[in-house]
Amino acid sequence: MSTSGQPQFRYTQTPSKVLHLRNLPWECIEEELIELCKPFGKIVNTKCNVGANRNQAFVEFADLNQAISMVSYYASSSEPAQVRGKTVYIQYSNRHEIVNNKSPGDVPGNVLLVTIEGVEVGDVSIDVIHLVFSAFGFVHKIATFEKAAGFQALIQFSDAETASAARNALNERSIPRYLLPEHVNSCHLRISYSAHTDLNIKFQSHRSRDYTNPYLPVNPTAIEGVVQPALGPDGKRKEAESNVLLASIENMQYAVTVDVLHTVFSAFGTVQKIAIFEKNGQTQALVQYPDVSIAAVAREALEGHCIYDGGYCKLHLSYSRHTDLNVKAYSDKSRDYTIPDASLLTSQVSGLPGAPAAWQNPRPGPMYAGNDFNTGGSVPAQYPSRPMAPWDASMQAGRAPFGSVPSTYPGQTFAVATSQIHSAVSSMGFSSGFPPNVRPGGASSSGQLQPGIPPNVRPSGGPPPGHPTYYGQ
DNA sequence: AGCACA
Repeated sequence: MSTSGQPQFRYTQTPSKVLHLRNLPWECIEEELIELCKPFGKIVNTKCNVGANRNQAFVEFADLNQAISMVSYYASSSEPAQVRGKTVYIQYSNRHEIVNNKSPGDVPGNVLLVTIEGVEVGDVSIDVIHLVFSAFGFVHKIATFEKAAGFQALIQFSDAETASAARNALNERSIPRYLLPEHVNSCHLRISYSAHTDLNIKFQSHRSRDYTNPYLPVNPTAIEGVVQPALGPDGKRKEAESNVLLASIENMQYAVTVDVLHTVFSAFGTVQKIAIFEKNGQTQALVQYPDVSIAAVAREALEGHCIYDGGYCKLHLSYSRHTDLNVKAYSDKSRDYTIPDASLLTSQVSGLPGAPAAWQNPRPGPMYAGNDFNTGGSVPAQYPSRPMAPWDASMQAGRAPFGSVPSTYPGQTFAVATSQIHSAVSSMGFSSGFPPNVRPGGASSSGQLQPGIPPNVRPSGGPPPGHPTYYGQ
């Protein structure tokens, strides 16, 4: 407690590994800091563009003596330290380390990752999202999807500045109630930056939108009249047929690999793609055929059957909403057999002509094959929850939303959020070499085989010892 | 030209 408070500036400073640099050009980048400082020692951290004018920086040396040598050098040098011709003033920082709490999601970019908490999918339409975020600038693209963290949207702006404005205004706020269905009473927005810079939207749909291209086709599956999932008499969703089957694997005592599934499902026709993932602790797989009829046959034949003897790895099949999977060509959890030599490919390849994928990884390069939209994501579901002021819609007043586009599109997208596939996978604890033992065939009791179906599906030899062939369901 | 709020 001093009577006059802290002095504004300290003229005698205790040395620190961290140096405070002032009067930098605001354009100064980390590389320039490093160029300036590295003759004096090893730089372990930097922080530039600090302060209201973004003209200050911090540099942390590995060793205190290195910092001292730099300060001493310029204290007696006739040539001042300079960056871009500007004299830079160097002093010891009053802290002893640079704290960089920037998580990847805090690194600004032009694409926001928005997690909408407390809502069901469908409660917040893409048009509402568009409306809300258009208050800050032209929204180029939106892609929505479901993940463990909840309902999420990627929102692409022109630049990081616009995205930041939107984030700063909307993060931790709520979408105004009047834009939401009545039963929704909370709608928290958690916003971070995505690492993506350009989303690849393939269709206009209720899940994805490209406002830069109003001529983008509406998801063709919508034309077939598949609109909202209809409810059957039992109240369960009545599924539309699809060329892609969703297989849930029950009682998974043995590993179910891509190869195993391929063998099993190939009995009915060409398998184009497979993706294995986990959902709610259960292993599931998507299996893509070229057309619905094959999928229908496979579904009928395999439903309720077990891959292995003894009731292990029982299959439950339904039709997926997807029509074309967007999967890694070759990984332990997915395979794209439509790619000539998938084993040589590491990067994901977009759909064949006429085999549309709704949207896919915009990021080329080998880093992530079939990358997902999780990158900037990892949206901290563990953020402490705190009360959130509703977002004030009046902030939009006087500002016309940018880029209106037809606000509704019929039908639904079958966009494959590859993230659901690629990030949801977790390793299975089993590595059984047991071959699959599924006996495709419609009538389980009779063991009657369907025409053209091999009598038994054994990719790698006979049944495991002690495991008699099991046809049960 | 004077200490970081992401």
